[in-house]
Amino acid sequence: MSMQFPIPGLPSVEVDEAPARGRRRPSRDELLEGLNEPQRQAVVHEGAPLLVVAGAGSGKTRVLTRRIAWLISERNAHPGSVLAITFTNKAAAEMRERVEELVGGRAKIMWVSTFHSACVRILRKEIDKAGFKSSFTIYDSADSKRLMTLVCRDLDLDVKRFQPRAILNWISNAKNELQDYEDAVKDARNVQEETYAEAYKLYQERLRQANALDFDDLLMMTVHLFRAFPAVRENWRRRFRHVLVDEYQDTNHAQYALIHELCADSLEDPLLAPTSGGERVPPAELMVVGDADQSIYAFRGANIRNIMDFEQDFPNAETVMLEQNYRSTQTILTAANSVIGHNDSRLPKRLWSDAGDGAKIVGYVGDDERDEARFVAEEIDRLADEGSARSGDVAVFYRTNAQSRVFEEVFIRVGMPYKVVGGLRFYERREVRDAIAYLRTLVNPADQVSLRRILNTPKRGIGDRAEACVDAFASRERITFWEALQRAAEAPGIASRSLNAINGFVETIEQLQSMVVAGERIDVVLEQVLTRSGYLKELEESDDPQDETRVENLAELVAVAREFADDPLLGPSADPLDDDDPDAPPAVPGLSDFLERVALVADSDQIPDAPEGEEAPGVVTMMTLHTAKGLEFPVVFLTGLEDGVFPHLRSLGDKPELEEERRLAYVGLTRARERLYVSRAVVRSAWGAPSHNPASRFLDELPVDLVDWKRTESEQTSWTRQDYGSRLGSGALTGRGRQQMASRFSSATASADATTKAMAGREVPNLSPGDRVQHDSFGLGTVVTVEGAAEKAVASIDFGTEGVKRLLLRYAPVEKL
DNA sequence: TGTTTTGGTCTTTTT
DNA sequence: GACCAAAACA
Repeated sequence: MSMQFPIPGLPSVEVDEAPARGRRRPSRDELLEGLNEPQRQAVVHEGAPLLVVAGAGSGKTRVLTRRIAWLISERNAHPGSVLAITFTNKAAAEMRERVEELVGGRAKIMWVSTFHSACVRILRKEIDKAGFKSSFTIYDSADSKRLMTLVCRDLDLDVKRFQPRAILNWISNAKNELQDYEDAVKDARNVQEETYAEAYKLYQERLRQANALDFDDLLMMTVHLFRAFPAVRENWRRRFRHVLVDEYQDTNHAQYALIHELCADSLEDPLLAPTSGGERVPPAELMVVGDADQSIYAFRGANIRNIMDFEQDFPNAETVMLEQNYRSTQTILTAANSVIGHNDSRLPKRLWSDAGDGAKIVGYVGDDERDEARFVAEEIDRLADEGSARSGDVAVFYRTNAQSRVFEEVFIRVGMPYKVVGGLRFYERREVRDAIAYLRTLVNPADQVSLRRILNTPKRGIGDRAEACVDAFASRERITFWEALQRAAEAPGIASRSLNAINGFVETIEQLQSMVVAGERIDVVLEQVLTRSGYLKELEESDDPQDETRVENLAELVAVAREFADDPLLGPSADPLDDDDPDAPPAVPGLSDFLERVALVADSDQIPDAPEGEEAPGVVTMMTLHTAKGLEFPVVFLTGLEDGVFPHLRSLGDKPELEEERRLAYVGLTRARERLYVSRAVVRSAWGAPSHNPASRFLDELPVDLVDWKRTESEQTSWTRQDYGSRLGSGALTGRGRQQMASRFSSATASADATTKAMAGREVPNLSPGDRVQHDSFGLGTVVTVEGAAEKAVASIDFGTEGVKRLLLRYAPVEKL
C-alpha cells in the first residue's frame, strides 16, 4: 500500500518522448475506427448543440477524445479553441494524453480541465475587474469553515443554533444558484434566513479583504463577470469555438449558466446581454455527454434538470443515444437495469452487451462488518490463487468513508495490499495545511485565515490576547491583519513580550517573501519556510511518534514541489495564446500555480494506475461509491448493502433522495466488468454501539436468479456474535462448521441473544410531552417538547435541578418509564 | 501563555 | 469512538 501523492493534471508523457510531435495527421479511417453508428454520429456531428446520452460503459470517453481529434484534424479547429470540461483533473490529463496520441503535441494547448480549474484560469486574467488581485487565494472547505467561525463570533451568533457548517451549506446552495448576498438579504423570508444572509454578507466581505475566493465563488464569480462585462464574455466566446462537457448530469445551475454564456446563440437568446457596441460572436459548437441515471451530486447542487431539459435550453439541439455497453457482462447489466428500473420519472434506456452472460453475481451476508471484510479478503485471495484476477483488478466500494476502516484493519492483518482513495487526504493533513498556509501567506498576506493559522504555529508566544489586540487595531485602522501586524507596536494594550514575538515573525515572513519575489524555486522556498519558521525544529524535537510521520509528509511535500518546479509544462507560459496578453500575471507565477493545483485536487486524482505487465499483482483499491464514478474494474465488491447504510439513513424518508441513492447503486454495479459481489453485515457497529440493520432494499431489486448467495442470514446465528472474541482467534472455521456448532448451542444461548438484540436494535424511544424518562447522567426528567421524527427526533427534557436539556434521542441514553 | 480536560457533536456523498 | 472547541488548570 504505497503512498502516492501525485500532483493531478501532470501530463505523464514527457514532452520529448511524445510519440508524435507537432502536426500529426491521422487518417479519417483511423479516427472512426471501431466506432459504432451512434458513436460515429457524435464524433462527426456539426453545428447544432448535441446531447450524447451515454449509458455506463458505452464508450463516451472514446467519443469525446475522437471528436476532439476529429475537430482538430478533419475540421481544422485550432487546438487552443477547444474547451473540454471533465470531472476530475486525472480524467482531464488522460483525455489530453489520448488526444495527443492521435493528433500530436499541439493538443497541449487545448483547455482540458474541470469547471473549477477553467474558471480559475479565466479569473486570473479577468478578476481585477471585480476588484480582486489576480494572485487571489482559493479557500477550500476547511478554510471556509474557519473563516465562517470567525464571522459567527463577530456576529455574536449562538453557535448551537447557527452552526458554521450549516450556514456554509446554505451559502453554497445560494452561490450554486448564482445568488449573491444582496439577493439573499432581499429574499430572506424569516429570522433564520435573515441571519444566514447577514452571515453571508460578512463572510463575503471577509473573503474580499483576504483577496480570497471559495470553491463556489470560482463559478459564480466567472458567470457574474461575464454578465457584468459582456465584452469580456465575447472575448472568451471568440476564443472557445468548441465546448465539450463530460458528466453533464452532475452540473449545477452555475455551471449550466457558464456553458450557456459561452455557447448560447446570442442572436436569439434574450438572456445574453449584448455589448455596448452591439457586437456578438456566433455560438460555439457544444457537445454535452451524460447519463441521468448516474446523477449522484444533487446534494451539492447538481441539477438533473440540466440534462433532462437540454433540448429546451438549447433550441434545435440534437440527441444521440449510446446504449451498447462495452464494459460488463450481460448478467451485471441486467442486474443494474433491474435496480435502476425502480426509479420513477426517468427516460427509458436499456443497456445491452454482447459480451455474454459471464459469472453470476455473488452474494454474502456477514455476521458483522469484520466478517464481511474477511469474506472479501478471502475471496480476493481465492481469485488470485485460481488465476481469475490480480488484486490490482479488484475494487471495494462502500457508501461512507468511515466504512473503510474495518477493511483496512482486516486487510492489514491478512497481509492484503490495498490503497484507500479519498478519506483523509494528503493535502488535508495538519502539517501539510500548515505548510500551505505559510506559502499562501507569502503570496497573499491579506489572506487572514492562512496568516492567523500560522501566526503561532509553531508556538512562538503570540497568544489569543495578542492576536485580539492586533485584530482590534486592524479594524480600527481599517487595514488588513497583516498590515496591523507590521505596525503592531502601535496597537494599544499589547504586551512587550508578545510584541517581540510578533516582530520576529513579521521579519521572518518578509524575508521569505523577498525570496519569492526574487523568483526562487518553490521547493527551495518551502524548505526555507519550514526551517526558518522553526516548524521542522519543533516537530523534530517532539517525542510524539506522530510527529515523525509529519516530518516525512513534509519531506514528501517538498518533493512534490520540486517535481512541480521542474516541470516545463506548468510554468506561466503553459498557454501560448497568452503571450500577447497585455496584463500578464504578475510576480510569483510558480508558487501561485502550485497553490492552485493543490487547492483543486480531487480524491479520484489519487487512484493508482492499473498494474503494468502480467507479473505485477497491484493493490486492491478501496473507495466510496461517489469516487468510483467514471472508473471500471474487472472485479467489484459492493459492500454494506443495508438499509440505513446504503441507502443511507437520511435518505430513507425522502423519495428524491432515495432515488439518488439508487442511482448511486447503479453507478456502483456498472463499474464491474466481469465479476460482481454484493455483501452486507447483519450487525454493524456505528458510533461504538452495535446496530442491527435490515438488508438493503436494493438487494431485493436484483433479479433472484442472477445472485448466488454464498451465505444468507438464516445461516448465520446468534452465538457467533456473542462468541466474537474467540472466533477472531480461531478464524479458520468454515461457514459450514460454524453452522453445525451453532445449531448445537443455539438453544442454550437464546436468552443471551435476546439481550444482545435489545442493545443492538436499540430504537429511538417514542416520547411525547409529559412522559417521564430516566437519563444515565441527568437522572429523572419530564419531556417538555419533541421535534422531528424517528432518527432525527430531538426532545427538550426538564431534569429539575439539572435544568432543561435538548437531546437528540438517537444518541441520548434515555429510557422511557 | 500554554497544556490538559471535558463535553458536545457527529457520519453521507466532494469540487 | 474521534474530533473539535471552550473551559479549567498549571
